[in-house]
Amino acid sequence: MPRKPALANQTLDASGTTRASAVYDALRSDILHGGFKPDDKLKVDLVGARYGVGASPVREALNRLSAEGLVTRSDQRGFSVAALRWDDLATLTGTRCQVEAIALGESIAARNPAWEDALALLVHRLSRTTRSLAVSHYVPNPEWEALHRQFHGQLLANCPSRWLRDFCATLSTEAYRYRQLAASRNFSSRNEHAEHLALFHAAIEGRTDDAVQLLTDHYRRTSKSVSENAERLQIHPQV
Amino acid sequence: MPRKPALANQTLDASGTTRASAVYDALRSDILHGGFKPDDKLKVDLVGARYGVGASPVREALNRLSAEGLVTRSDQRGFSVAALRWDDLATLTGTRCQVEAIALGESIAARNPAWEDALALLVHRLSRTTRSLAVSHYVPNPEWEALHRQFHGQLLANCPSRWLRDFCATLSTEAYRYRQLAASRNFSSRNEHAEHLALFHAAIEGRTDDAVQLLTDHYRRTSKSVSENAERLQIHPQV
DNA sequence: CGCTTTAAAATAATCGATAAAACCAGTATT
DNA sequence: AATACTGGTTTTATCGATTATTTTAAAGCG
Repeated sequence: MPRKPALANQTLDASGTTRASAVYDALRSDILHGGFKPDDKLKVDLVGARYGVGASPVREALNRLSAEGLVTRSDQRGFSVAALRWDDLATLTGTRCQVEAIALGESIAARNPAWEDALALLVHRLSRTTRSLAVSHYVPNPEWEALHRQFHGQLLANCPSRWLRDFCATLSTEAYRYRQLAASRNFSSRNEHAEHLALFHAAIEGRTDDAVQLLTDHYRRTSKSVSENAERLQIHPQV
Repeated sequence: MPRKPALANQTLDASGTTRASAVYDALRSDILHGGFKPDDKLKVDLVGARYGVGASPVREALNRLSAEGLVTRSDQRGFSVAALRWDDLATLTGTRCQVEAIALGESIAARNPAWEDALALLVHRLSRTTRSLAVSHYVPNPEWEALHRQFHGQLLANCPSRWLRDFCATLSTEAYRYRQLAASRNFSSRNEHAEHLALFHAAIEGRTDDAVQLLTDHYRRTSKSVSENAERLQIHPQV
């Protein structure tokens, strides 16, 4: 079907994959990075027009995303971006701490040189990458975001349970949405890199309890900062 | 579009919902109950013929199921029923015990009369329902299966984290597939109802540690029995 | 023979058109 | 004033046909 798409607004990287998958990726990224906001209606033909494809691939992508929780589907009433409720953030963070504590423990228990090397590499790169593209105010640096995500993913990568790993990834995505929504000033009031570094050392030295403590502190601190920020910005998406 | 379906083999309950959702339900149930076996290819038009619908609803259902893990999707190569590997069962059971321990703890911590009543009702019904429809050999009783699932679901229903609840449900579905595959003789060598009863009492009396212990024992025992059974039946689906 | 290359068939993905719900405003009814 | 109806419009869900891609089979060739 690739009759060389009439690519609309966004350019789809449809090479090597199907249109449905390309739309899935694009849509996911747009939801995560603000191209679509929580509660936005996702009308099939508008989305299709945006990416230059027909209804079928869009519907397939939306169906995947809805099973994943990023999109809400209501029979006969279409799709919309999943809502975010601030009073859920505390619960989400709690769950994340509990579950990642298990996953991190098992990951550390199974540690090996390859894993430690990968972790070290990521910490190093993270130290060389600036969090914000501007100095005076916060402009998210996509490269830092990617490394940060990889670092936390790698921490758990050795956990033998793929279910646990996948679940942590899901929770992480969810948490990312909250951060995006409230991210702005008051960044860098913290020395985040020091936290990552300490966590890294505890992990590769097999100090499981320390690592878990550092990780959960890290998450709780971020969560607190995000919700304070949300308050200051007067974002109250619980409609 | 409802031009009064030409309902093929199975009758779809398409009333009040869309065809895609009806196919989703039917397919899910067929996968869970053996109508489709692990690794079976799911050709879109065959599935469509089976349920008497076109390709679009089938694809949408398959896309949902693939995001959920019950179905495998490979771009340009279609769909198939997700494989089951016996060497994963131990990991799955372990994860389930760890995660449900948390969920059960929180559920018990938030206990209230309505929850206890619902639990009591289910235990009662379970006691009145026979596990097998035949006495001499094992013939699964759908009613018992449904009550059993509801009982375990209700145990966790008070857990405030919907993520945790959903994750437990996913793991439970996965575990069910293994049980189905290996279920057969040597049933009732255990007094399962006694286990449920003890768990119930510990739960409503707020004895969290006891309840968690009983629950994890319950799961581990079942897992052990299932894998022994699989060995005896010489099922080795890791291909 | 074993390894490409080519042709034909099967399967997957997508589009465009159409039927059926849901939505919406304006009007009528209690 | 609130509720219920009504006709037109938008949006959703679905089909049938079309276009790609993968797979299979056959043929060519060293």
